[in-house]
Amino acid sequence: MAENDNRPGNTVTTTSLDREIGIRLKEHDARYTRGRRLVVATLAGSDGPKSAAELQANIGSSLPLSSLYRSLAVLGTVGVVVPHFTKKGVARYELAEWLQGHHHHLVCLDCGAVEDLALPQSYEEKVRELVEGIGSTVSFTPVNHAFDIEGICSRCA
Amino acid sequence: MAENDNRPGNTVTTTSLDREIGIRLKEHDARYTRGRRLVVATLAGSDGPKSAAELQANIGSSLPLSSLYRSLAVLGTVGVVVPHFTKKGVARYELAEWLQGHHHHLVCLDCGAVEDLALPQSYEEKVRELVEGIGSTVSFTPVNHAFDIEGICSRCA
DNA sequence: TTCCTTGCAAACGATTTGCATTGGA
DNA sequence: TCCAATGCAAATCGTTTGCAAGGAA
Repeated sequence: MAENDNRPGNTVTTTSLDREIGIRLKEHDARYTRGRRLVVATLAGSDGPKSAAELQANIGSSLPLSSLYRSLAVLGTVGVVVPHFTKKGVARYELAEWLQGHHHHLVCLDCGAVEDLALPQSYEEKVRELVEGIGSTVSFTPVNHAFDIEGICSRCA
Repeated sequence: MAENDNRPGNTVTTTSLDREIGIRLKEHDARYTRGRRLVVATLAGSDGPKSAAELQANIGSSLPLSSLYRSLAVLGTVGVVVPHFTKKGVARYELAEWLQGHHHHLVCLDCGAVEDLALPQSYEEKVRELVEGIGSTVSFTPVNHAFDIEGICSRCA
């Protein structure tokens, strides 16, 4: 859980990750508390965005849901965590790109699970070109792109 | 599945749209009732996915929320309407691709509004290539791709 | 007449919040 | 010390559902 990963393209090790997050929180007069550390550690060890319920399942009842949500809220406004809304009524959270690296998602239409997907550099480049090209044709300022692929995961196939 | 779609840009006229939808509903032993017509007509006149509340605002209180949700549910299982979940706690609905044509979305990070975006043929081709290329590298069966661009809309800029 | 639909109100589930208590810098 | 953070319980909010009445084939 509190493990890190060294996938190419991924950025920060857990230790330096904690340091960075601590700094970020301090900048916002917020503390890096036990609950928040638990949330961050769990997210860092995940292979995709996790819902509040899933996080609590991993963490255990030592962290009440209300606290969990509050941790996610703070980490969100501080820019450490980003929410995703892939299925009705359930938000899923993951570490922001500056901590996790840029990636996309495989969203299972059946069970709703979401898995991270890192594109090869060459693909990523094409995606970026597309977004820029599009942005220049409309009165809209692109910030992110969410190139999610929906389908059926191996478990549900 | 009642196929159809005459490609570039938008597809079916409102009248033939109603006909197609009527058929589709009949195939599922469902009726094309007043409420369902109101929902379809409103969606057909929209420039992007709309939430239940937004739909009711356009339709008026002559259609209670519970009925509206039930209409959306039926139209959904029948394949006429597709839900999107872009913002916490609010689902947005739009007509399925076989009725509306394939397109993408501009999602405003500020106000949550979603606008349809049709890509030029050439772009669309590239996106399709990307998805196929990716699908062949993972144990996952792609069905759709959601190439949404998040940013700031002109009103919120 | 037979079912599908609708309305209303109550029920639900995910998320949020008030308030008193705890804890960290 | 002092204010942010936490826990619990109650409150919200979008959405769903039970049930009796309405409507189309």
